[in-house]
Amino acid sequence: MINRVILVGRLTKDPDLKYTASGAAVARFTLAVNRTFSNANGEKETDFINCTVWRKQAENTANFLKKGSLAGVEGRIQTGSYEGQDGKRIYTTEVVCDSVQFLEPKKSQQGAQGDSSPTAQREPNEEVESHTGNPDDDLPF
Amino acid sequence: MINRVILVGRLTKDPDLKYTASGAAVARFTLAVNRTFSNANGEKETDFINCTVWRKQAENTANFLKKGSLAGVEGRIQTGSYEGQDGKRIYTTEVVCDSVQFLEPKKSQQGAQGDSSPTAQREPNEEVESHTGNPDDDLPF
Amino acid sequence: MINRVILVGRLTKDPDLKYTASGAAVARFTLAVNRTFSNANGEKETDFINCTVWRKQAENTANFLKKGSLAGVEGRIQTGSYEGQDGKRIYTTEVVCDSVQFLEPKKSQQGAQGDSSPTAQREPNEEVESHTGNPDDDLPF
Amino acid sequence: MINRVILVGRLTKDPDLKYTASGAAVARFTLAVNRTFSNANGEKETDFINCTVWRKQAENTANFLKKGSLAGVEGRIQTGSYEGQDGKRIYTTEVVCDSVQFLEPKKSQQGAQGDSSPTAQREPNEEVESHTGNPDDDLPF
DNA sequence: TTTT
DNA sequence: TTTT
Repeated sequence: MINRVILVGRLTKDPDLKYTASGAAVARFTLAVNRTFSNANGEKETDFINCTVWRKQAENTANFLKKGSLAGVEGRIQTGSYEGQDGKRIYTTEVVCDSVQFLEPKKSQQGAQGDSSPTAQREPNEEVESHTGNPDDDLPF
Repeated sequence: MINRVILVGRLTKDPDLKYTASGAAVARFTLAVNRTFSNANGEKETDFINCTVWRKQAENTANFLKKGSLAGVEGRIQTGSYEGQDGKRIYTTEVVCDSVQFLEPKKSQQGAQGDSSPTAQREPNEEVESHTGNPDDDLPF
Repeated sequence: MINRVILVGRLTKDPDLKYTASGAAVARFTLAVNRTFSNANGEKETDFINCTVWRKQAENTANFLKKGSLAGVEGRIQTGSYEGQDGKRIYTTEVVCDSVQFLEPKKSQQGAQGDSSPTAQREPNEEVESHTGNPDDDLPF
Repeated sequence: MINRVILVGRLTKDPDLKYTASGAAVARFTLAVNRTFSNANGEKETDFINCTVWRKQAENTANFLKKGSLAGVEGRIQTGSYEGQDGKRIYTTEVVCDSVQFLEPKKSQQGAQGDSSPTAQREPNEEVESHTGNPDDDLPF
């Protein structure tokens, strides 16, 4: 069974960071992904995809991404449901991310034009990544 | 912007085939994708992901896949919304498939054991694929 | 930066399992992935893609997959190079797998027909998966 | 059978555009994709992945991407081989792209700093995409 | 060096 | 033969 999603899009808002009872960080955000083709009426539509990240990555996401940031995401689709106030069952779909990538340019030696708010200036380590990673590299072949 | 989904799972029901006013075939089905890891309570959970395919592929899907079939799917996440009966807005998420693959074994020279219903016996062309495909192959390098 | 590969295909041979000096298991195998469209001459071609898995997954792969097995794989493309015997540099490309999935049917209560060799009978736990997995599930929303 | 690759990385050089005998455009380029984790020696490595695009997309790629451009790519792994000058068989692996996305920021109202060469200023239509696309949208549900 |  |  395979369940894999890759997205590149822009955050519709600043990420929302919370902590579970047991202390695990979770960040939620929505990615706006513009479709590449116009629909029958010639309009370009956009998909708004809810994303969740956990732990370290959640904190990095909250620190380095904000409304409008271009981000790349890898994860899986997770479905669920809950009881609405009217007793109706509401079905949910979200992307649980294994990795979140910061795709903005460094916009390094910029002068004072525009967005130079302190929060925007924090230096991302250029990736907000986690993953298990590749093991020892002494090759046996 | 990138929006790509790859799934392998089993159909929860026979696909539902319809035709639009303009005559385009659409098939809808749900894929059950078992998660690979158990949750905190040691239970294996499953995601139920709604999928849509169009045209030729829709018809192939309806002809060759049925409840329980193992299928591989490539597509993109599409979100939308509609007004519920109570006036509340309901948000939807589905995977619009570019390609649907039949992953069952041919179960070729089987005797009469089990599912040998006429519909199950129709010979899939081994793929229910579409895509644009790669062009001429006279190589310029 | 994103580098993601998903494959479903058949092993061209039994996997080759080795151990590094430091004791880490590595399995190598080639996946034959049939293209979905015929080329200009009407022939169906196949891509032969070299794959590598590490550690626990390597051992599972070696135990449960064999020549001809249908497998699903997720990973990343890794490139490298080495000096050929003639001093020429040889460039290599392989898929380093994060996860390897066994996609064969259970072929459960079969009688004695065909492949019932002891090695083929070992019961795979139906997935040969690893990954980091999703953390605690006490939801903070 | 599934064969899907998604990459985000930077072009190591300007794309190389050619035409086949039958007049089809083909562009080739290499994507440098930095790995997200350092290796055992604490170095960040990079994979250099050869990519090919055809037709319209090839021309768009040649027009809008250049050395250093950040690009997102979707495609499939294609393997092949040819006879080396010494008669040895050389095996090749490349990514044949269905779509190439321009991920650079618009770098809109910039003054005259740096790269304002006429070629760099051409306005990409913000995507260099193709794909089959989604069909009529009169919904049958 | 290639699988069903 | 490699990019920021």
